[in-house]
Amino acid sequence: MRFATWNVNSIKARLPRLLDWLADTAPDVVCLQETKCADDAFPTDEIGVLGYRVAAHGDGRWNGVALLSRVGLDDVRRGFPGEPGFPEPEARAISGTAAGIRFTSVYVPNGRTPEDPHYAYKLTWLAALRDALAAEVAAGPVVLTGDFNVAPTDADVWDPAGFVGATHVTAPERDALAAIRATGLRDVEARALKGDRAYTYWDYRAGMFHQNKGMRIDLVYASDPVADAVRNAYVDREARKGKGPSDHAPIVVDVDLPLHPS
DNA sequence: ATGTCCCTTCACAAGGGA
Repeated sequence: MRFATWNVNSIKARLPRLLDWLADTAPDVVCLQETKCADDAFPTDEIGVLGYRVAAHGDGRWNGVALLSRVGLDDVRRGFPGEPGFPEPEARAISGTAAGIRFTSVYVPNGRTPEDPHYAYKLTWLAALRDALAAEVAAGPVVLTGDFNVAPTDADVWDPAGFVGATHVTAPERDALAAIRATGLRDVEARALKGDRAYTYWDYRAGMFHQNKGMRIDLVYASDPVADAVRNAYVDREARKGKGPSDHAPIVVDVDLPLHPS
């Protein structure tokens, strides 16, 4: 089976590209982030034509996550137990079971700057996510994926020296990711299709993509039954090219696991 | 370290967020 994650930076703005990409890539399950779309405005029908069931969790203006699956989609849960808010809970996590795997699509708070209250929120949110995931990992195969807004190592940013003092690279953020992995999840590192750095995000500004000045902040965390079955994982940088891309590229993962659609 | 994009509104320009 093939699954993918993609921060689309507005599902409305990205819909034509998303539909083309779904047809070309044919993933069985897709975790989306930054849909920026209220649930009643979500393009469920357009995506459904391609054979996908859709579960969306949106605020409208900001955030927003969704799951697409053409191999069943059960036990959908929006948010997670104990999820903190800013101050109210936001649309940053959605879970569902497909092909026997518990998928969670996350859009982790950005943090803005280490001094900003949003940064403390980010750390609290990641700690609560860890607690929620610990129970999931014990229960069965898990994939936790999305935009984590954290670069796990200095090798995951184009200019580590330039990021000193910025969010996405601080020790507490990286520790929070390590704590999530310690529940029994492994970082499935996607390979780059070009060059040796598998970045997943490049700022729109200043020609960053063309200079490959990016960051690896979209991650795939999988528990052993899934991680052991990974045959291929790549960052689809082709989707970052051309007119009207998201600032993030999708990650595509192929696993040798049976599809048992429900 | 800001050359873009996307969203929204006391809306057709400007501000917020990333």
